[in-house]
Amino acid sequence: MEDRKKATIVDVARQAGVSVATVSRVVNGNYPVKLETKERVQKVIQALRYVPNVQARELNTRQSSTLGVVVPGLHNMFFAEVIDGIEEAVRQDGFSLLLNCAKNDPQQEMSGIQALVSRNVSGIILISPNMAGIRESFYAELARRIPLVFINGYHHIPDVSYVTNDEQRGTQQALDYLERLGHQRILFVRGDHSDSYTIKEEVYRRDRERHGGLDSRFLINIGEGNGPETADSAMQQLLRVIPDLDPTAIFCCNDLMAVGAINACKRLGRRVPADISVVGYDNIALSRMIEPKLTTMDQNMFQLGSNAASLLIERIRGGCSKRIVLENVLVERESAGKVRSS
Amino acid sequence: MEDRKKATIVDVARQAGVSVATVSRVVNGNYPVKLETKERVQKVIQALRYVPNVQARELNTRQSSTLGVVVPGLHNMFFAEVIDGIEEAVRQDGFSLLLNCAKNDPQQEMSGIQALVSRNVSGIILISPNMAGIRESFYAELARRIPLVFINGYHHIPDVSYVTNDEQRGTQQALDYLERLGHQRILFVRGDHSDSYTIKEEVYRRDRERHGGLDSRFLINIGEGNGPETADSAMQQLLRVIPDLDPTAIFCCNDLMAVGAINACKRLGRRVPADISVVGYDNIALSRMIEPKLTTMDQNMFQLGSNAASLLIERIRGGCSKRIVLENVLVERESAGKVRSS
DNA sequence: CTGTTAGCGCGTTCAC
DNA sequence: GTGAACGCGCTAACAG
Repeated sequence: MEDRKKATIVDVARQAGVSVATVSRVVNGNYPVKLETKERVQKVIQALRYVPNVQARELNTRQSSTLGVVVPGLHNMFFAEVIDGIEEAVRQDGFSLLLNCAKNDPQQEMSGIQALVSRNVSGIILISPNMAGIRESFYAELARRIPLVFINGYHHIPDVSYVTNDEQRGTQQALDYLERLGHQRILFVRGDHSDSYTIKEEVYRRDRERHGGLDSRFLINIGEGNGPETADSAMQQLLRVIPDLDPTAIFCCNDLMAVGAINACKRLGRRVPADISVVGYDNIALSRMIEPKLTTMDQNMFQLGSNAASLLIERIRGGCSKRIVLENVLVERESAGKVRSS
Repeated sequence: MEDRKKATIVDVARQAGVSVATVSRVVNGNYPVKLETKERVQKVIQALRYVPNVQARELNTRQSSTLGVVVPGLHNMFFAEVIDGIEEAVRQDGFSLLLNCAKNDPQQEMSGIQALVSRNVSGIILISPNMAGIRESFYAELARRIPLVFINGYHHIPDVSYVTNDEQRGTQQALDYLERLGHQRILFVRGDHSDSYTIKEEVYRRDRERHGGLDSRFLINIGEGNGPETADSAMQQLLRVIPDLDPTAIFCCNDLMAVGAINACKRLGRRVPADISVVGYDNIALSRMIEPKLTTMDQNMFQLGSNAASLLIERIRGGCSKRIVLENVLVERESAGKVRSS
């Protein structure tokens, strides 16, 4: 069997002694075919290991069964879990996923999207897009040509669907929790390149204003917030800052930073949570692995992903854009406690 | 500008007053075009936001600029880092990645691959495939029709390229290290569904035979080794086993398990490394985040990924299959030390 | 330099 | 029930 090249529908038709139309019908089962010929065709398909060429099919049905997913990177397990949710929700509908990592580079994000569009994906999910300036119009135009869903995106753009967490409320909830525990000197740790951080900072600022004013030295930016070195750079920064500011609690915009915070405390000989409380955000698997187990806001990433997938598919099927807002819940574990009695 | 639908090459040609061939030429820049007409065409392309349809292009060039990647899942950062390596290496060649998570389900792995093939990927990278029985022939046939690269795959199949780590030597190195530290009662922790585990177990068994015989109770299988609950299930198992067996060291087949092992020790009130040493395998970012920092064998996942990508592209360009074996190096950190003086 | 034409592999009318 | 013919969007000869 010298079948180096892939068999086409023509090969099958010839070998089965029928027309390509008939083969097409048995493959797609959308028109009646006499049982006998159907079986004959199927036999040939088996023998030739014929697999329909999806590209060709979709070229003339003007459809596409692949979806695009754009993430900043895979180093934060947050994204892995979201993608899991997307995959699961999308598998039954026969879609495949074209993945693109933007590495927090707006340029790469845009060229990555171009690549997806040119590959004719029928929709795109953008996770934690980092948008600024010119790019807003880029997305506005994109949205008019192809279904778009943003996960945790905060610039309103017509025609795009959103799945977001109520990160304002979530952040406030975490802050309230800390305050109920008696904390006042609360450090705020964020990173670059994501609107989520800015949203949270807003809440923090307002909260501080209400509680005796904001000390901007308590605002810490550690740079890249989703990389392999995020925990480490958070630790480094905090190592410098904690002795000066002497906070009793640290709120971190994601769990990676929180891990760094915990490690910084350990290094400085401060016990968590006896001396300092640490609260994270996301609830990635990692937060259950470290010691002490991290108290954090659960973003339910799987839901984030599967909801985004549903929204996208709905949009592809002609529905209109929507917005889904998920609530975050506090997961009390071991890293936060009552303020130390100084 | 009522351009609901995507513009095609014909639209551009008409609007620019040239033939489709000319448009094609300026897009691909593979034939000379008079500067003036080139500029006119480019203007129209801009105005119409024309993006070439890659599907159509590849249909008649009989090429494809997408690659398939199959992973067991994304929950172990190991895979994230490998994918990173692939992406980086492949970006400059203009390839996109179709991602497929098999969840350790052989059925899903195979159907996922079918989806990739039908989408006409020009090659597939399989990471840590778990192969058994019938499936070997499945891959053998697949390999004859499409370039295939296995990362950490250990069944030899003609025509497929391999990038592997020398996990035998790596495991032996880790064991030697432990033994040099005086350890004899070494627990071996593995999981299901990966040949890597079995390779390592082999080495462990032989090593034990050489050192006074194997006690099979020291062989621990914790089930799923790459899931979100892997660290936890490792901990649970070890919680039961450590008190009985009283090991002085634990060798874990990956870092997730090692984290579980460390946590089990902590819970049992055994200090790491004073009472028990723990060594992992992989060197994922997580291993630097936990306390004590994990001593582990570095697999250099990025290299794994970028080498696989190179091999695949080489194969696509008509080269023949190869095998690359990377060496693993021990990263001494804080989780292993001299055996306790009992 | 540029236009015309013939497919790429497939689904889909429209006849028979 | 089945086949012939057209077209999806594009590239690759082949003419001019």
